[in-house]
Amino acid sequence: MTGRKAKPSSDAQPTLEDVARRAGVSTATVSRVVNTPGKVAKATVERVQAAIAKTGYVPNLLAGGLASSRSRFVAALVPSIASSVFNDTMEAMSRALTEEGYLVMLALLDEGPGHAGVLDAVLGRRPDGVILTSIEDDDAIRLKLKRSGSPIIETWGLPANPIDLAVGFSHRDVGRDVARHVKDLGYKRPLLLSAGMRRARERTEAFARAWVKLGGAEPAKTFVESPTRYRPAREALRGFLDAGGKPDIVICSSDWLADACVVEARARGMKVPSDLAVFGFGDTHASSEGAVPLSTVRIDGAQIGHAAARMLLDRAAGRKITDPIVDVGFEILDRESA
Amino acid sequence: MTGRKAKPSSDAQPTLEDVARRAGVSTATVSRVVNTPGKVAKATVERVQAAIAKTGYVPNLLAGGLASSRSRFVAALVPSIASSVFNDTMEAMSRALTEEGYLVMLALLDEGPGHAGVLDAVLGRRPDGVILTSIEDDDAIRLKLKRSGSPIIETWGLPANPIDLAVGFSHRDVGRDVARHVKDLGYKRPLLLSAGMRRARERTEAFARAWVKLGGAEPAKTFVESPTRYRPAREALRGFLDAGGKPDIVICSSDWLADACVVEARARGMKVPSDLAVFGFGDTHASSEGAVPLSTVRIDGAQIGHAAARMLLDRAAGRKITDPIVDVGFEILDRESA
DNA sequence: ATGAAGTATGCAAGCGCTTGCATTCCGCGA
DNA sequence: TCGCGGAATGCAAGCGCTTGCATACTTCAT
Repeated sequence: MTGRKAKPSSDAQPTLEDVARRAGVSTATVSRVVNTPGKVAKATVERVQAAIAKTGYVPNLLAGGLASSRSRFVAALVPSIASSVFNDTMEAMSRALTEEGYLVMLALLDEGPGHAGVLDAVLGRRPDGVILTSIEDDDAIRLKLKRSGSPIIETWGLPANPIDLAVGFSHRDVGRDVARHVKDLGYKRPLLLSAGMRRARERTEAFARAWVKLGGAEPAKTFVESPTRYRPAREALRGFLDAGGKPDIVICSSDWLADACVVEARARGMKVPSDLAVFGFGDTHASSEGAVPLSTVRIDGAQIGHAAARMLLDRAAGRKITDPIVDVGFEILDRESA
Repeated sequence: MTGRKAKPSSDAQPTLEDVARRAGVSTATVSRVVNTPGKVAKATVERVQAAIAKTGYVPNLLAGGLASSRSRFVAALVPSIASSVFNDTMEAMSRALTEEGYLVMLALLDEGPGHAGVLDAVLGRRPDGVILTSIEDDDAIRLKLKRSGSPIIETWGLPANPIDLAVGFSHRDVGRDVARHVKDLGYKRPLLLSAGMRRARERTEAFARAWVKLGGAEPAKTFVESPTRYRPAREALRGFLDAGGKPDIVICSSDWLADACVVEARARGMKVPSDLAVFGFGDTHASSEGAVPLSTVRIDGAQIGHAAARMLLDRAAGRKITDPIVDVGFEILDRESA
């Protein structure tokens, strides 16, 4: 190809000005066509859009964000993207916000050193909202978030002292209600199998408290490192059983763990739930579709996502948020494993 | 709190200038302290850093990116964040790039209308790199990506005609090798169970071609919608079996599907692998840890992530990339299910 | 002493947009 | 015919940084 016209510099991206020149209008008008076409005469809109198409112009959102101090993106900070319970939440939120012209982007915010750096990298982009999934305990970080000026939404938990906005449910209530439920079902010797994370621990402890209050003996507890890996969970259960433990039900802090327990129990010839019952948490897809449909706690992740999206949009529109803390609750599902 | 000093406007974020004034230097110097501390006298660095700490300054990366035309972030476009095989890749890449001061953010790029909008929203932020996981077939989009000026890396596949850079493996080779392997193992009547996605299809077709070439009869095929849900997979297998199909092995396009097949087979009293063997793809965590350790194809997702990160860094540093297409290969794992 | 060759810093011109305000152009009632 | 209000557009001043170049100050070898 020889190129008919000398282009400004074949490689650089076209700018507002290129489009404006081509359409014979000012850059202001092009900007309006892009952002508020209603304010521009119809014929002009068409001419400008043609120019945009012709040049392949893609607005530079860095410049736009700088000038308008609205970045039109929201950052979601997740502890891990692997088989996370937050997926439904993220997808729901992403869809809702995309419709309104926002971009949702996920960033990994895991423990340890990188932590603060990632946070600055996110906040430095002046997001129009940030969604937290893992509860942040570090006060310095909470302060930094609060000061950032962006709306902050904590999800999947209801912090006693929220940074800003929150939508989720009470992990304590879950623990307590599961304890009652299991008691009602007639089980006597629960084993708590829990990933060592903060929220799981909250549920576990609430279970134990409630259980004792209901007249049960202090329940046995085992911890595993990862909430999603099978092997450690199987080994934990195996260890407990081999050591002579005789639980009649194991309460798991996630459905993956519960699945692993079902596998382990069957591998040793125990029937689920008659020899050993299993109770999960989360109601992830696999839980109703595996070998034994899991009794578990259902959390409506998508609802959380929607609620969070709505809050953000309200904030953006300057609407007053009547209820900065939304409790979406949970539901105990009785299936076949307990 | 009454606030001892009148602040400029209590609510606005501190800027470079605020820090500069406080440290008694010019904004240029503060900028250097932040970005290239080596070029500034030690004493000055300390003074400026103190001022930064005092003010809680977080650099506005929109402004920085605009001025330097380096955004220091890379966008990863994923079709879904739910139980994706790409997780290892993303985590590895994210870790590698975070160390170099880049932020990796994931954006959902699913099919359908939103598509183009999301793409513009991403490209408009002028990423220093974009990672594609699902192969993009739409030529308009491929063109837009190519023209964006950002390095583009296609992963998990090796397109015949890459947009820019690529790191992955050949799905055809996988299909072919699995066919040979299964043939060598002595199986006669494979059933191909595949999620309807492009790459899965590629493997499936390559398997079928190779199988026929090896003297086998054209294999039976079944499709399911989702690569990660159990129920549809179980139903598909059940339907085939109920209709009188008599496969001796089912070749699945993902380990989740394979898991589901194991569950279904056992539920009907068939032993795995003697009555029905199962072959997976991906070697996700669950595959070696479930009820029956899965024979499968191992893909090193983390390696893909690392390679992609390296390419991006090379580009950023202006180093010449000697090999724009990296084949990381794959490995056939013989475990117990086949 | 003296000029060359660094260092350390400051100056100021942008980067590509948005937006308040000013200007121009209509149509229409008086 | 004239003036007025509103719609459509343009002008130009930033938004908060980066960075090439100029300036000022050191440090040394001569």
